[in-house]
Amino acid sequence: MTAGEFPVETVPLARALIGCVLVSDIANGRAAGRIVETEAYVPGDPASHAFRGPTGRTRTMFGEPLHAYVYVIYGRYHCFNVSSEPAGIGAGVLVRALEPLDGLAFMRERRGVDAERELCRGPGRLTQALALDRSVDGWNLVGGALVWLARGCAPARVGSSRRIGLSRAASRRLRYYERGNPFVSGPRNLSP
DNA sequence: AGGATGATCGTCT
DNA sequence: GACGATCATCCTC
Repeated sequence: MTAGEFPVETVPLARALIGCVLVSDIANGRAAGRIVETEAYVPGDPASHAFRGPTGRTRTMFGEPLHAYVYVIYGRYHCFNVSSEPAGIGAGVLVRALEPLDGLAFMRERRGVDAERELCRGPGRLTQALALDRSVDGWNLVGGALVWLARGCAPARVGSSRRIGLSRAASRRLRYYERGNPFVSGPRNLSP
């Protein structure tokens, strides 16, 4: 896919990414999954890492759109985001769940579990399954050599809800997911 | 099916 | 020093 096929604005991008395929060719083998759940972290958002301006960790949120922003959470997991908005504006889209498509053997090896549903359901799980870590931060995701976004099949219906795990700005409905897809994460009560 | 808990450390104040 | 855009595990219903 080309950069021009994606919206630059955060919320439209969060919706457009549903159904796209995320491919990782790094580490010891290719793994890929179809994005089924995202969250938007918009400009001026108190829940966004970019809220208080750029820091060493968050500088890629303020860079060009469609680049990877990867950070460590709780000292043990990674979360993968796609930067959004023009350079200078800090925003991004968190990828929360994938439907596994390719390289399931690699995913099982990296995750240490067998159940297909547990491979990429959750932001910390999918980064483990696709071997995405801090070294991926800043990479261009359109036309990238090792990690990139590809065309997928469009979602049937996209639902929205509050974002998960937040203490600030928790009431805003900036989470998007493919309705009825069993690989979507999160409590049922957030999927009306 | 759903709630509580502890692990664990990079990042920022 | 405090705090997480989480996960696995251990409970109770």
